[in-house]
Amino acid sequence: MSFTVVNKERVTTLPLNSQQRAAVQYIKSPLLVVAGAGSGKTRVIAEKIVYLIKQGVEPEYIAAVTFTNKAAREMRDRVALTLNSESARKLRISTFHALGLALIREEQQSLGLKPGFTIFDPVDSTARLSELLTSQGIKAADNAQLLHQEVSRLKGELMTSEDLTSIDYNLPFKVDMAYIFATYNHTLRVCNAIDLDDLIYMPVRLLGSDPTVLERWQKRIRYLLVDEYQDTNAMQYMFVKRLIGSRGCVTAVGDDDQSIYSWRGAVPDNLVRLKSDFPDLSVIKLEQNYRSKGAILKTANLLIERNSHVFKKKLHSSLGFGEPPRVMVCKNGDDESERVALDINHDRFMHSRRWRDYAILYRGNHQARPFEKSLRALNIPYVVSGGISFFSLTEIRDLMAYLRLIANPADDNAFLRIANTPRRGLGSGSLGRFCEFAATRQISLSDASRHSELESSFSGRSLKNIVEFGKWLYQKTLMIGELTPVALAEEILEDINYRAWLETNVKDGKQGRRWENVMDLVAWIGQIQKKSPDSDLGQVIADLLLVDMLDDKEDADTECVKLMTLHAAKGLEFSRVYLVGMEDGLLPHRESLEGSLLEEERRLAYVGITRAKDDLCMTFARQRSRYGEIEHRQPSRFLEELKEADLRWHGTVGDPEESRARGQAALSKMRASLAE
DNA sequence: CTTGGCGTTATTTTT
DNA sequence: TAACGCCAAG
Repeated sequence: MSFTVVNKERVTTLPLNSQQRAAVQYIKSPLLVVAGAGSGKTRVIAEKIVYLIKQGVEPEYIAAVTFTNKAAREMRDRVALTLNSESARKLRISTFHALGLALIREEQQSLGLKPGFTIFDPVDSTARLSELLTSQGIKAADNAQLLHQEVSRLKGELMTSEDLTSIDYNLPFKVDMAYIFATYNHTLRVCNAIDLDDLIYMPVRLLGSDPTVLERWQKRIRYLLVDEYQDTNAMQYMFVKRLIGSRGCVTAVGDDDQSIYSWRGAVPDNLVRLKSDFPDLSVIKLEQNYRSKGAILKTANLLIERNSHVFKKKLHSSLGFGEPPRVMVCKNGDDESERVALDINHDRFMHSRRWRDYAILYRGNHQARPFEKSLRALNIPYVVSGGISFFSLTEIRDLMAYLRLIANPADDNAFLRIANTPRRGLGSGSLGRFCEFAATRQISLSDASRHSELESSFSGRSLKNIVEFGKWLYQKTLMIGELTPVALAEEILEDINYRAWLETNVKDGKQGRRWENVMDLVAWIGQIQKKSPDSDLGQVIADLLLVDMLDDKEDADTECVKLMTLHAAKGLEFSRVYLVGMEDGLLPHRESLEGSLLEEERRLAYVGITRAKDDLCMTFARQRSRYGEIEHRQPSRFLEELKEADLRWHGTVGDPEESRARGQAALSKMRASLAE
């Protein structure tokens, strides 16, 4: 058996190692694959899918779930190399959420959802909760976000409002959580909407309560493969469990050492729990690493050994030992960023590498700043990944709200967002009264805008404005069947003159960018439309929400140094990695200095180290300014734990100068060569 | 509505 | 320190 590795530059065929082959061919009972970093788990899943098909399982009965679109895409690409496109298309390879959405769509009626239902994003959800809080006499402001996180967490633990009467919450204010939870969900129902958590929450509940549905889906999914199993929460685990039932047709792939999301509800113990839930579970470990040089792997192994383990494993590499990882001792934060920038500059020149070979990884986003400054100073191109999601951009949310409202007139959230954007002479005053008008009649805002009694409650301009908007809306709704989503979007933009509105109302100098974003969104709608021509507007919008459009943009292999958090780096690899801020208080983070929290910090460092293929450089600063104060810092305890690793320490004192000189030398050399 | 000033707050965030 | 969000006043 063989498989194909696609690398951007080369395509090679390597034989599967014996562990991988065993994992691929084992299908007689549930299987847990403990897949170390860089051990080729994506290949194994892809190859296993192919194997299943060869064993006679029809592709439409095979499902693979991941957490990110990117992972899903990679898997699909990998499978497509070996499989004909016909079979590849029939496979269900998707994120947990997209699988949930597929189920919800088919079971819409039993779930009480009407066609065109909306998915609320976290901002929508928070807005609704904020309103709820206000109605309870609690200052909403910051609290709404916290409350949303809490609600989200509770759904992730499959709670119902009945469960919530006697549980205490991590909130800085008192609420009747059972009431909030129930009312919030009710609000969603009234808007014919669900939230992101519902995408899994509802399917799990339905599978648990309706044997017919359960049977239907169990028939449909005859083999299930789960990626990043250590990141599943209670709800996702239950989803998997119910889909498999007693058939044992599952392969879960995960790595307890890369569990870094437990703060968000992930239960890495789900790996262990498989053992008790499926007594005939087999466990296969993938310990051969195809990514990093030996010295890097040795460092990683020495570090992670300190954690307690249920599944002991030790990665080994056959890529040669390589250079020992470096530790750069820096005077302060500025020194750290300058030296890293100089080092990258120097290294790239000396080894004629590309910028994209380098990554700077850190614990917290705020650490990016000084590095950006230093990189800019040397004219080094870079991208910072993470930060804002495409769907939090106001221009995107505006257009989405229009589309949502047209697809789903009950979506009051969307109505409120766009009623006065662009200006339609509907200020908060008249809108407020208008909401009351709708509330007393128990109808949606868009129904209210066409209500016969409007005239008796409103007068003059506001009446005219509301009626006009309502009419316009209604007309658009009639177009759903006539126009494609793209055409509809374009018509809306024209009707509301959005471009001009951006020009006159946005003065942040980014109007152009914003309009581009809008055009990108329209282009994306076009793509989704092309992929599934039968989808109606509501479906296209729902699909859109589950795709991360930034993902793709960043992926466009930009020739840049990459800056990102350790969390964002999971799953990626770079030739040369700078793991910066290796200080007690930063990594491990000051809030996570003991117990299981410390173990997670250690895993975070482990994830960082194992991103490196050829070269690793860890840095820390002896002092750093924090909130205006200059603080003395201790090197990370993780560095102490690496005493036995082959690390090369650089620049205890005074060496910044030496490094700078080295960098300058490289610079002038480069200039000389460019001049020729 | 927009602007400015002040007070608050500083981990990570796949969908 | 700096960045952001809220509120109040023009």
